[in-house]
Amino acid sequence: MAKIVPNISVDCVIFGFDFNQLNVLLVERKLEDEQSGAVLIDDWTLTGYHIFEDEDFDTAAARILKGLSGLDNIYLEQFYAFGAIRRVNAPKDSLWLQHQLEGFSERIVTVGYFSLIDNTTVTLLHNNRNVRWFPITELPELGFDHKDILEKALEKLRSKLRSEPIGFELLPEKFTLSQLQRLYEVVLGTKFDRRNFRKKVLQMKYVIPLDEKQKGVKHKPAQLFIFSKEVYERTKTERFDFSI
Amino acid sequence: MAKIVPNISVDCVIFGFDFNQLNVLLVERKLEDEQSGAVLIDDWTLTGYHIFEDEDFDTAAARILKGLSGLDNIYLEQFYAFGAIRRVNAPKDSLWLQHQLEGFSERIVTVGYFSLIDNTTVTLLHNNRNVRWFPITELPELGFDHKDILEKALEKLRSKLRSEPIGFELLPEKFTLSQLQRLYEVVLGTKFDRRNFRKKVLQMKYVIPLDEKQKGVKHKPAQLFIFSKEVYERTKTERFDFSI
DNA sequence: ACAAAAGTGTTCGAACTACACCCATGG
DNA sequence: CCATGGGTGTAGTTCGAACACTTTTGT
Repeated sequence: MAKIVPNISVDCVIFGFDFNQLNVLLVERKLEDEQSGAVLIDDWTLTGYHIFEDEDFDTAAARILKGLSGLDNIYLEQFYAFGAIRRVNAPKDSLWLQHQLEGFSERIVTVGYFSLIDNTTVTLLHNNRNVRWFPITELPELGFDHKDILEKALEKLRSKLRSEPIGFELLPEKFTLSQLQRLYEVVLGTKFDRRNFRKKVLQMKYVIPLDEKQKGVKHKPAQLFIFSKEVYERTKTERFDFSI
Repeated sequence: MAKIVPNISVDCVIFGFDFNQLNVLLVERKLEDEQSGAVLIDDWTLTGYHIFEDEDFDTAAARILKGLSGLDNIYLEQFYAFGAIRRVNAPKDSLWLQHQLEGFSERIVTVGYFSLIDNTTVTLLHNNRNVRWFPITELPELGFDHKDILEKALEKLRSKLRSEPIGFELLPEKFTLSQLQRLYEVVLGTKFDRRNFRKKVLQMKYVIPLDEKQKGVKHKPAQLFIFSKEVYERTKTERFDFSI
């Protein structure tokens, strides 16, 4: 196995959607004193790790994501690099790093990636750590500067969601228009009129209706749709907009 | 002086506009054999340098920019981090790095910033290196992976220019609407109808007309305008758009 | 039969497109 | 007086916002 680069890491902000809320995946960071059993640290962090010497950033991010979800080919996008001088030097953070054997360094810079997955179908792999989805409206205490990183990730996600069709990555392959609408509403923090939203989405030729309906719901079953990336790429146009 | 971090640098893509074209600032990278005088390297690079141990990315980028232009408070934005495994290992690149005394490293990751300045008024500082503006349509051969970095910077600049009023950073404080239109046209690679462009811009309350006209032009002098960031921040709205 | 969400159409105002002629200045 | 770019208005169309009732299913 290649050696790690001690002062460079990748952190993944893994977003999931459960048809109701936007969630983020966090791992527990817990440390107890070996003699007394006193709890020295108990908080949560994003999922991240040092890069290896023979690996670039994208590969490292994909490796981290695969280690948690078992999944390949997930939407991943680099969004920002964080290098504040003391970003890992708070007392709890230094303590934690000294207990992790690999490559302690005074200063670690990290490259942030965000990832979008449908969290109704994924199964988390635990690897001895406690791993959980948290709604972004109910976050626990976060270690390092991970609150800053998460906020920046959310900002970039919102901005990208406004201009590119990445929301579909957060839904199962087949979805209903109400699910899509709910997704836009919770991520952007807005409400849309149902008729107008449907009208807008139905104009998009890359959102393709299926001859298939929802099953097992206790109300009128909705039509299912799929997103075609191929049609999107073929038909997209650019637009100039700087808002008033 | 603090020590440099040997495996981390910041590169600045400095864009300038001269009322006609979009330009980028490059420095010459020239190396001759000490005995024979044979030219070993002669190409150009972006302006970049290692970060110091006591400095974060934004500070390093501002330092590099100041070293070239003497200017503070210039628009600077981090746009991407580059960490391909062999990004500085082409023969010419290794040779160059070995001749620079400071901190040679097998792998250097770099954080890219782009900067926007009005290149009709700035004076370049040379510090023994040859420094020049190149139109982005007529680039010379670039060292390292700087062609990739420049392309990514351009992509981000275009995308940001479409949705936020950053174009004004490329113009002098007082500008005409034709200059603004030309700027949008060359950066985005499009043409706009003059009447429609004016109508659109004049609706923006943060583009403020002055009681002042161009001087010394050999045609009807145009009215001058200023951009008010303050008004923009106060009146901006968000919009949801993913294009058809 | 009731609860729950799906599905549907019209009207109004705002914004975008296309397009051609006169004006002020310097040389 | 000529060359150069500045400045202006309208008609047609498209796009977005607001708004309420009927349908289908499971229980």
